[in-house]
Amino acid sequence: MMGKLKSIDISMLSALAEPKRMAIVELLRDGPLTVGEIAKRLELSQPHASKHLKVLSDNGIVEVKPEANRRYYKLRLEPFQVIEYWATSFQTHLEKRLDNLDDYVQKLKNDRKRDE
Amino acid sequence: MMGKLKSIDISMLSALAEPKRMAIVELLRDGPLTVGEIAKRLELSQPHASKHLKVLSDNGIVEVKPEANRRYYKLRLEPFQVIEYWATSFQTHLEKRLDNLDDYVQKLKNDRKRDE
DNA sequence: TCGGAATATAACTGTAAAGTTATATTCCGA
DNA sequence: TCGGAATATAACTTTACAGTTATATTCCGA
Repeated sequence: MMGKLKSIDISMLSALAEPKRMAIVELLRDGPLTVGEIAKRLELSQPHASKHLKVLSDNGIVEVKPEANRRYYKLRLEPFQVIEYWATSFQTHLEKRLDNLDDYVQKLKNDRKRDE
Repeated sequence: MMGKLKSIDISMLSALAEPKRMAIVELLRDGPLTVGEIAKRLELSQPHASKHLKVLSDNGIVEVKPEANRRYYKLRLEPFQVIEYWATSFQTHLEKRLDNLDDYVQKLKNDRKRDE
């Protein structure tokens, strides 16, 4: 009853919780891009872009599709599903607890009434 | 059509994307606790716990209820709603784009067929 | 096959944030 | 009203990571 919720992957969250990387993620919402394109649009140096993309890649947020000497990066859906599921169950858990608390308070009231 | 998605608050995400703070959040899932309780259960120094709680508090993840010289910290629901909404719309956006892509590919196929 | 474009990576620097130590504040009970 | 418990905060140290510079690798076209 009210079992342990699966914890979310902290490093995956940290990967997203960085302005430049979030900008990359938002950029990739509209479709895959090469490193160069990403760097140009966000005004990052190429190594800087590559570094951030590595972090995103290591955390399963993007995947790479090499094409000649270019590399197209695209978003993966899974991490967003995981985050949504996590946030949802978190709320459910909280709401359930608050309901239980209400029940508890109600029970106390009833007990008191019975004593009158 | 396919308008800009509201960005999520990066500092709110960062607040969650730290192991100790996530542990605090998970601890508070089951109900409000004082600073001392949190510090004891997670084996943090008291100032350390206070510092993390300040970050969580500044980002609207927890709220405080002072009671004598103790302070009860409890979770707020809103950030989790925001995160869920963000993750959901992100997926919707991605799936919509993929659908459009499918349409596009389909259109190409039809065009080709028409040419035969 | 040589030169340049696209990218990754190693090595470095600077800074922000985690974590600690010490101290101030507020509250209650003896 | 004094002492101790609970907490916040300032000042500090340390560590992790963002961002840069320089270089290596791979691929294509001339």
